Amino acid sequence: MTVTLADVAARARVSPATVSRVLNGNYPVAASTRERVLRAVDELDYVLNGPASSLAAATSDLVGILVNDIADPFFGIMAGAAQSAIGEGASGRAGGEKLAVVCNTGGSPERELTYLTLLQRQRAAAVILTGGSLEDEEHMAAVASKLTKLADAGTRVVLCGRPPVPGDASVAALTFDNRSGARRLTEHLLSLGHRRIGYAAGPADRTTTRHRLEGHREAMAAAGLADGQETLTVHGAYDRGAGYDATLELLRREPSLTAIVAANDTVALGACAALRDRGLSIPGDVSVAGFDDLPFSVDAVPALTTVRLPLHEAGARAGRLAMATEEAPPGGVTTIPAELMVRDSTAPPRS
Amino acid sequence: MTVTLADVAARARVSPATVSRVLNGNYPVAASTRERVLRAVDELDYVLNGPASSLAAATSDLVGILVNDIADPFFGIMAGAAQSAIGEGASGRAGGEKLAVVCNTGGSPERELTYLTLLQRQRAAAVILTGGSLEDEEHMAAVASKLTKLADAGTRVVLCGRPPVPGDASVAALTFDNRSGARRLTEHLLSLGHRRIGYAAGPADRTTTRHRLEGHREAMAAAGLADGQETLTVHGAYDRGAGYDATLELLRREPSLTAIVAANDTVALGACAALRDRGLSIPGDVSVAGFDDLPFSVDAVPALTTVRLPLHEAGARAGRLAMATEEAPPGGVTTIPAELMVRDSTAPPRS
DNA sequence: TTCCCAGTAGAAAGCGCTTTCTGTCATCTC
DNA sequence: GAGATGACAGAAAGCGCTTTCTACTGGGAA
Repeated sequence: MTVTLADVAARARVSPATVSRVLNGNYPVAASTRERVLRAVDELDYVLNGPASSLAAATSDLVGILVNDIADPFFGIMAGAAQSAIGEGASGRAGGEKLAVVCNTGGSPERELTYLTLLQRQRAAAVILTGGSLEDEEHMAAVASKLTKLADAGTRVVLCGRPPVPGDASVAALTFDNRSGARRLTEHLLSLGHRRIGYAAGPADRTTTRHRLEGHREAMAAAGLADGQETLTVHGAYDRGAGYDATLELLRREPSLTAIVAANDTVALGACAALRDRGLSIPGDVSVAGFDDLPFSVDAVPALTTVRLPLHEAGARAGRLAMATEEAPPGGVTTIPAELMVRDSTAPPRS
Repeated sequence: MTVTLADVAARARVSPATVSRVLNGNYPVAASTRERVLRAVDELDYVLNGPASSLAAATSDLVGILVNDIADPFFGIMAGAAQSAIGEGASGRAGGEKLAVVCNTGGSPERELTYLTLLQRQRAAAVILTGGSLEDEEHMAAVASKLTKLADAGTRVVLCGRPPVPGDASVAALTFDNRSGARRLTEHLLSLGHRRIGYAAGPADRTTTRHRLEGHREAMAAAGLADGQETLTVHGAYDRGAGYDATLELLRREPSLTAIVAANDTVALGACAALRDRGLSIPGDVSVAGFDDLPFSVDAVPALTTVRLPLHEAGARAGRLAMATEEAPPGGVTTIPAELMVRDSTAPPRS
């Protein structure tokens, strides 16, 4: 029924070993023999049996990329860049044909662990975890232990936009400078003269949420505005609906708000919608700022002031680290800077 | 070094066969024995060797989801929904723990084929191809033949938002009614009184592009406006930059344009940006319409008139078809209707 | 009591590949 | 021209699992 290596060998009048060597290209095979084998492969329409090959060689060509929400371009951009980097890296080296796949955890810790186990089962060549992590003691420990096991088993582990695993240097980490990006964003607002600034935060138990919020509060505190921050912060999901609701709530709590900082651009879009529905102009009545600088942010009306994260670059780099095309820096942790993008959605408050 | 089934068997004082049976749960094992085995698995921290298991069982739990552009929410939403459906379907049935992964082709035909081969190598349980296909005779034939082989080898193949493979009923297909959606969108514009309508189309060689364009032209022709359509159509990529450029070009060709229909919402956003930069108001001077109704479309200013495609539902359904949780209709092809969403970016032309 | 069968567990034969260890020539070297 | 040296090719031993076939229980039916 299905064609096997042996069939190809028989047809090419060589041993299975030779066919394997031609296919893997890591052993000298005479040109004429090689050609004969290749012809047989073609004629029989042979396709290598991946599991068998992985079993015998004790390695696989799977690379897993875990994302929290595949429908969110934030992750899509990183994942796409990583996948490209991995696809390109493959062409060079022999046997480098990797199958880079992205796994969507949907933000669920169980699914994150499930995927990690499944990848461990498959003896994945590498695993890339993108985006913030859930800040749950137990879950973090479980993930850390899983990652250590993966690394021990020879799987390269790369974190992209995720805080490093404390004390595990075998895991390369690229982390975004969320805190200082957020701080500079809020400083920008403060320098414009805003004092009553609402914060539409992400889910309370995520590292990204916390880091951005901390950056914001640092800036506020430095301006002597540490008080009442709890009141001016509303948590929600990383989506537009959450931004809409949070804005309404913030407005209820503090009607004299002059600016709203959102957890990310998508949330900011929801905030803008809510403000408009309330009849408030942006930035005339209320300034709005986002985070990430996703492609649509520049097209928002008014164009969104935000913090740019080099998602594409980070993803590509993570891909190269996963392929071992690029060396991780000593210590394994690289901090990726964030850049403030001032656009039209922020302006001095109406005096 | 690594723990194997045999180690677990030894520790639990049973045969490897029994351990396998406990793990796969498809054979009666006494409760006490099962528990003993499970304990041993836990104590030894055993992880099944996927390749070995796939080899022996001649099946794998990999499900591949191919997308053209993972950074585009159009694909992200479908892929996410499919992945969820597959993850959920898994919990019920025994041995249903599937590894749903998404593969990003980046629109490249070679990579599409490469991924298909890689999935074939892995003896994937199912493959879902999403989005339009490249309209290249040779490539389509290559893909069709590959899909037939996959299906023959027992891999379930599902097309989602992609035209069916002619003459292959083993491949289930969910196709979007792009043509009639596009037709109704243009009819809407015509009914508002527009006559000079520009079309910012997608890449010329994609099925989606062609179907939408055909729907548009049908409507134009029905209104007696078949002439000059070539001039009023500009092709480009499915991104905002293309929409921007296409709009500028359309304006150059036909300065008295009163409406622009874009290949999708992202392109429409670019079109809006170009119009604004030109000092034209939307919909006052020029109406703009998109396609897909991605989440951000409702937040565009003005809110985008577009055609809604039930991406989430389609993805979920594709996932269920891939899991064989849902039966494909006889013939294998399901057409998914598109719904016109009239919002604020279209209005009667200035008289 | 004897026989049979349901309920469990084990033995062992692969699944299709990779790779180490052995050759076997043909080509040099002196 | 003999021995040494490469350059290739083959034999065969697994890789770690699944699954068929066989074997052993004990309890009910006869």
